[in-house]
Amino acid sequence: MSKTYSISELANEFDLTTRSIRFYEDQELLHPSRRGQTRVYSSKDRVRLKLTIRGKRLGFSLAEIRELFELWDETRSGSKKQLHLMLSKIGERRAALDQQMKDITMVQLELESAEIRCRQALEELLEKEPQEKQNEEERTGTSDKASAPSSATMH
Amino acid sequence: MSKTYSISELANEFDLTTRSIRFYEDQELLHPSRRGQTRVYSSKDRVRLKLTIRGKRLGFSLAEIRELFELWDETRSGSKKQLHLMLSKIGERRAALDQQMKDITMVQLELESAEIRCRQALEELLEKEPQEKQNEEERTGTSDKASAPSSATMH
DNA sequence: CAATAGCTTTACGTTAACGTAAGCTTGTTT
DNA sequence: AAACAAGCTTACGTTAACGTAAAGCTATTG
Repeated sequence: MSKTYSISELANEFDLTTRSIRFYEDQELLHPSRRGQTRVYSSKDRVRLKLTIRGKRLGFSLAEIRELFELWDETRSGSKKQLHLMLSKIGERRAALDQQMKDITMVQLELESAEIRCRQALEELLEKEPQEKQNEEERTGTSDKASAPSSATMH
Repeated sequence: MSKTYSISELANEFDLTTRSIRFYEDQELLHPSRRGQTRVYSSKDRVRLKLTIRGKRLGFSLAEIRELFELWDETRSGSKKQLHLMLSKIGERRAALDQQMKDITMVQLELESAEIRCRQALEELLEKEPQEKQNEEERTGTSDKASAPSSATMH
């Protein structure tokens, strides 16, 4: 018996609301089984949820994500036509992602140079105005909290 | 006198509607000047529009993009506090973009393996069913159209 | 000079992706 | 037994990012 999950377990793990998860089901991104009226999520469902979140972070609409899921499911028993369709869709996605990669690189460069200019401006400020009796210590980065748990695997 | 643009010139160049461009102005992403009541866009405006589009492709909201523009404008005459704020915002953005890069890499890998499986399934189909008088030539990848317009505005 | 083309404003409509609230069931705890 | 926690359904509300008229100004063109 492979592991199953409740809706709130998944909600906690991925930092979503249960509403969102139910909504994704409504949009046919998830198909959990039921024990009574209660939803039971398999690890396959969990993977789908993870993929959904990733897709969203990349700007895909839920409809697009669903389309990919469906195509992929149909691909197992796919006809020649189906397979070609799938290949074409995959091609589209890969091209879009390539474009996004380029976009990110460009924006990263711009942000980087912006950061440099910021730091230079700060240095100039500190040279012209070196007398500051204020606490210069609040910037020493003595944060005790380790980097945020981001994707907490705890439960 | 550096070049200027009309609203429809920009709309054509970037494949937007004039409505969108006016909307971006409404959201204070653009600040074109006027000749009479007609909008006149400078090349600085054009750059902003380009950046806006890039930001959108990366999933930034118009509000976030505006925030970055404003911060950047204020940075020139920025106080120490302003500069630190800007640096922090830049940091956030860079972190988000790093995450996106990872996401893209993951999804690219998944798409790639999906594509491979598709091609294998196709080959198996063709081995079992080798008699097909149809044109096997339509897949030779002689696409003249450059990579699809990516920005999936179609419906 | 009337029409066409391109620009404008104002304003209501639409879609996606949830938020939020109300009211009901079911199991567990006090 | 009463109360609480977790889950459920139904349904209306909200925000972002435009779409889509409607109605009017203005310049050139047949």
